[in-house]
Amino acid sequence: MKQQEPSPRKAPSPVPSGIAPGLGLTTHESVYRQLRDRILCGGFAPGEAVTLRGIADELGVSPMPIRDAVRRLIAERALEMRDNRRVLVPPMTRTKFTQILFARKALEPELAGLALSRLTPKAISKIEAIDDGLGRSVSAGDPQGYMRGNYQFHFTLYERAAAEMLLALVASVWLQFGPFMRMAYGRLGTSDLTDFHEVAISAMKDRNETALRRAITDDIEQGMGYIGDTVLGRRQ
Amino acid sequence: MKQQEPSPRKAPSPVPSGIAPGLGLTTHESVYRQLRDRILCGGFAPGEAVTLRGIADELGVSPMPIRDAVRRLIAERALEMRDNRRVLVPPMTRTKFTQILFARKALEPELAGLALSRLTPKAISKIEAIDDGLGRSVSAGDPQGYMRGNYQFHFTLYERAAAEMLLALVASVWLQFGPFMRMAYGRLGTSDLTDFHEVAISAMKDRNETALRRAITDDIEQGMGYIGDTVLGRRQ
DNA sequence: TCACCCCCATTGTGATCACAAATTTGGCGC
DNA sequence: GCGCCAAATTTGTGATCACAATGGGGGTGA
Repeated sequence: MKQQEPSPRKAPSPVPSGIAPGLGLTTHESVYRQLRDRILCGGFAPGEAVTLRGIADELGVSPMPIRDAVRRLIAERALEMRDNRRVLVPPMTRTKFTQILFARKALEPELAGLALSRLTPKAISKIEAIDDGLGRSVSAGDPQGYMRGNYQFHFTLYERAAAEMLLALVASVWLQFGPFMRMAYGRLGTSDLTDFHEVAISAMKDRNETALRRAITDDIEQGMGYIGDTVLGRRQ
Repeated sequence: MKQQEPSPRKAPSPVPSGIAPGLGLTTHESVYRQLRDRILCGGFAPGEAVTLRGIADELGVSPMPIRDAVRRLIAERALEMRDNRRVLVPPMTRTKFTQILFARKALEPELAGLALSRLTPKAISKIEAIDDGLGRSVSAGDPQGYMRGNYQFHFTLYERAAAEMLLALVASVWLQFGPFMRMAYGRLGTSDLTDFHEVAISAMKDRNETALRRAITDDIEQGMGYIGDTVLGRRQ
């Protein structure tokens, strides 16, 4: 999956498909997806430094495609470059948290609403299956699996909206709170609150747009509540 | 130290408004700002091809910093890379237009509302001065000046919100409809509709948040109406 | 006249090197 | 020991080159 030799060159399949690194994908695209996935699943700690040569050695490629991927993630605000040109995973602040919460509530219910009329029963089943797997990840104590499942739950729905531009905005927002979800993971199992994912699935089956938007909003507020309490302290 | 030369470089060519290249800035940062400014002011036509070496020759630098700047603009959706790896200024579509309108109405009034309590009288005067210059640009038949002024009017206000993350989302949205504003420019002078910029300035002076949000919303709807009619046709 | 195909210029990708700024480290003087 | 300065390392930036894929242009054949 990693070519570190200058000689072996091949990219026979021009068709990009799948996350499989180096199968019709450019190197920087493959690197980008790996880093992005890692950020979304809590694989980086907030404040952690990211260096081009460090990632390059780790993934076994030259620094150049890393440079492309990191620059893209910086533009998406998934990473941050300080004035000293050091790259790091951005820390959370209270005001940034407030903005993320607002943006999510402003955009995600709309995406869900747009998606509803395009949701096939098959797609709903897929989302339901993802949610089942999500529950298993919680039981198994698998934070990364939980985060990936939660992401898939929301974005499998949102992608049906056929609103690529709004989807990109929301993806950027998720990248910005990804590293903090992990820190809130511990509270998930103990909660006896409503599972708004199931409420949302019911609303999908009922084709009830109002209820779906409500469930997504509630899920956002509950989830961000976990993160806000855990990361920023319940008061302060 | 800019570039030591393996070949003679010529004078920095057409930079319409003063973004001086190289004032403690990296080359790619300078290139990024020039390209960004050009996109926001209608300096590129939708569908126009953008090549690394083409821009590099035009700006008199090597392709490398161009590559960085273009990749950043692609991530911000100001430019688009097709599957064939060709880079171009994205064309508008009806569904993209709808998403842009929604995102603007969802985010910009909030930024204006957040900014209001931080607006000093001096800042209001500055915004008023920008609006005056905007009127002069219309009278003088200066599309670029109008677009730059319009951008400054909105973002001078929004920047006061101290909500950097929301500001970045909105900036990305503006970059996506920038190339189309120019095509709608011709209709501006002839209109006898309400000038919502002036309504907004009055609301700022009155410290009336509701009125300000309303004025921004109205301005968005009116302005995007121009663009939508012009670019997409009044029907279809 | 038109369709097809081959050749070549163009384009983005990735590797490697040189360089300057920032950081870290080591050691010297007090 | 402690603080401070200089050497060494690390890091992003920019240039240059090689390469493969794409696209355009021109020529050939029916």
